[in-house]
Amino acid sequence: MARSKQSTNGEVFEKLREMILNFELYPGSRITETELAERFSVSRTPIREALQRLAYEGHIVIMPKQGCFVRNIDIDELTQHYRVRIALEMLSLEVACAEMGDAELETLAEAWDPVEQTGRTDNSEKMEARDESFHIALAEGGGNKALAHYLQQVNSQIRVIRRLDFTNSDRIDRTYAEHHEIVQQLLRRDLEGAKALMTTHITRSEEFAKSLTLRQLARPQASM
Amino acid sequence: MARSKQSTNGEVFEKLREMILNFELYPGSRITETELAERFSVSRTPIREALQRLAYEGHIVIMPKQGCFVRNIDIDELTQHYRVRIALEMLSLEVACAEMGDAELETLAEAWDPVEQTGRTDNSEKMEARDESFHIALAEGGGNKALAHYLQQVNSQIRVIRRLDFTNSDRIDRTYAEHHEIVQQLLRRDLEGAKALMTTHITRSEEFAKSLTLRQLARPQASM
DNA sequence: GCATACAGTCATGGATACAAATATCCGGTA
DNA sequence: TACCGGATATTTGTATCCATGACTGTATGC
Repeated sequence: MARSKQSTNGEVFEKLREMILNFELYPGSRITETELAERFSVSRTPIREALQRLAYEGHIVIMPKQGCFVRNIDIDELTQHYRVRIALEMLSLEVACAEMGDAELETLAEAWDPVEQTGRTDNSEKMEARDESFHIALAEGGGNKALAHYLQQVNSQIRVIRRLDFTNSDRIDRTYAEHHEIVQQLLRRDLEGAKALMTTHITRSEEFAKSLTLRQLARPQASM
Repeated sequence: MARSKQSTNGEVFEKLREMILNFELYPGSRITETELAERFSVSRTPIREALQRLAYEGHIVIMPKQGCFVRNIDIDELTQHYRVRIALEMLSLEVACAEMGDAELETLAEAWDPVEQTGRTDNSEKMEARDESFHIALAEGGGNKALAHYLQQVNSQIRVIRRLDFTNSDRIDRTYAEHHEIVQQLLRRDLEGAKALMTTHITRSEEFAKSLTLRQLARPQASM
């Protein structure tokens, strides 16, 4: 499913996604295949495949015979995705609480020790990836690969604003603290407690990211 | 996202999906682009795009430089998807209960009147589509398009076995009855009651479809 | 007799060439 | 001046061609 090949196709895909997520390709702007082809010095074939994947992940929309456009950021829509995310994360906690052993949870807790802050970085991109891995770990730890997959799908949708959450140092501190606490609740096998923490954890970062996004969108930028 | 274009690409995609869902392409069998190309009398290009989309939807797996294979049916994995589905449907009910008006719910109830049985058909393919539309209607009625989208994703994963649920006349009767009851609970704004009904509704069809699938898989079939 | 290496074949990945469709731009007309 | 229509140009969609990598089968050496 998630092919980790080193093909041209994959490289173009990664690169384009980064550009969209970093607002180098501004929402609403048009993308033409030939343009990208010469920009990356490849033929249109891998470009088209990359665009298909991007469309599938929802970063762009393809209008048949008309071209593709960078998806506009719609705060209402992102709210809907966050709503789905919370529902999935609740399920994550359920399976994690039921299936993960203490040892497994301990190592996860250590990885998010609020004083050690292992792997902390100011690179928001890296930090966001690390954050995602925490949430995925719960789903996979619970043995539900499908759940992890859907969670990643949601993540790819909200990543565009979620990333902004980690441009703030305080927010990173809070992330460590909250992740740690959630695992502590799981170790106590307090599912409801963990759910409550997770919900506020997600909601808080959602609010913060949204406000930052609005500011980001406020300052116009060249389309390419 | 869901492009409804009439292009060759799209036609091939639809056709291949049907073939996979109808076990004309047997799980595990290998698919070669050239073979499909001459079979459909088109070039490899649209075939490739269709295969990519099928891979995204999880119907086939593409092994780089090795070819693609019809995905094996893994009951454990389908169980995971069903678990996710239930979580999403619970959210559907929440948004539907909160947002849908009585009139809207009434028309939905009429569409699934257990005595009228509007739109009933013995075509399991059609019936399954109608069933899906009920569940999607709740998510969309609640105003959460994203949720509807994810629900459709899950549907495309479990469709391969879910369809078998509607090869049985009794199961169709039950579907009408249960759908009707769920809407009645929503009309009473009894969210918890609706959730309970929905959970058993889904679980029941899951169990039935699984047992039928195992039988279907038991009788081997030519790969193409 | 078995394992390894080499070569041949075949399928995918990418590039290029061609066709079809749409958007744009220009001029003419009311 | 505004609007309509056709020609042109650009862009997507499809077909074919070339190259690279993987599997298979055979032959040879141990």
